[in-house]
Amino acid sequence: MPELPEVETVRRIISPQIEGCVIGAITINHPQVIKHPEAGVFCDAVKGRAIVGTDRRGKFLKIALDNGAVIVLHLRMTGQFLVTPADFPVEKHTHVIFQLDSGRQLRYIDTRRFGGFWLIAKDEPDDVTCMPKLGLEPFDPALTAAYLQGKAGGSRRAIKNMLLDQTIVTGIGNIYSDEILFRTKIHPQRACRDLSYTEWQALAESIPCIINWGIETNAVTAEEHLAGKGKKYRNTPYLQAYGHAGKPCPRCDTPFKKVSVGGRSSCYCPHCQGEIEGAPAAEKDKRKDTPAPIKG
DNA sequence: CTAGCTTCCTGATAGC
DNA sequence: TGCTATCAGGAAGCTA
Repeated sequence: MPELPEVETVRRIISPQIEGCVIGAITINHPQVIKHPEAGVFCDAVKGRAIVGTDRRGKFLKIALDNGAVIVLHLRMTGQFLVTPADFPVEKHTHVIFQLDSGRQLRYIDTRRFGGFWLIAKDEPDDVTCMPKLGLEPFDPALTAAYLQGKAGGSRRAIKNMLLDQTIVTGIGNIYSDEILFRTKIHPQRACRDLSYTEWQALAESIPCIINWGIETNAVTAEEHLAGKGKKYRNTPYLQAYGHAGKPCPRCDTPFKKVSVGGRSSCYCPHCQGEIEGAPAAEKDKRKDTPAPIKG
């Protein structure tokens, strides 16, 4: 589920509750969520270690241990990370439980099981996660119009896809890319190489702005997070564009439209963000008239 | 280089 | 009520 703001929110909630704690018994109900090393090895290496701090890189959460190793976690679509009392009811799809010496538990819950854990030992090269390939953090001062234009300015790719490309700027997902494009008044299907320098500037400025807004709007207390079972910290009620197909634009009242860009749905205001010349609508009525060609 | 497809999974929802 | 199809906030891997 989460994009950078949600991951950062979770980090801020759990961090003070786990820092300084020693990890005791570990229950793994679904070994596949341990991506590296093998689940048994992971447990042996983590058990007995103290947690010294947390960090975040893009949408990855990092938990630093006292021996220099780092637990890396990605929540993907439906992952939840929750600190609970030991007797807190166990949610369905709870795959990993870390017992802490505080008496509480750190639990990983993930309906679709796309997310997972890696353990990177001290001095072990991190070639098992994609973190080494990640691009700039949204708040990195190096994130400028020139950087973006240099990375993607010559590309025919849709700007929406560029925003979702974690190797350019990391942390943006489908929600915040729609918000960023709405704010900057850029149509999601515009080709990167057709953007003006002014538009790249608007993007460079809006990316940290929107992401920071997302983090601040998400803020909930640890108690609220627990009460919501790790789910209710998202700012969907405050979003301006994402998921608003058919609803009026907050700026001009024109109904938002929905298009598919690179397999992801995207909402935009046809007045504020314009329409794409030459390749409009078309998309609308693809019925089953034309049977898919049989391949193979 | 790039668009498009598949894959990892379960669940909510819309339509019949 | 139940069935089926579609879609979901992520991302890697593969093909053409």
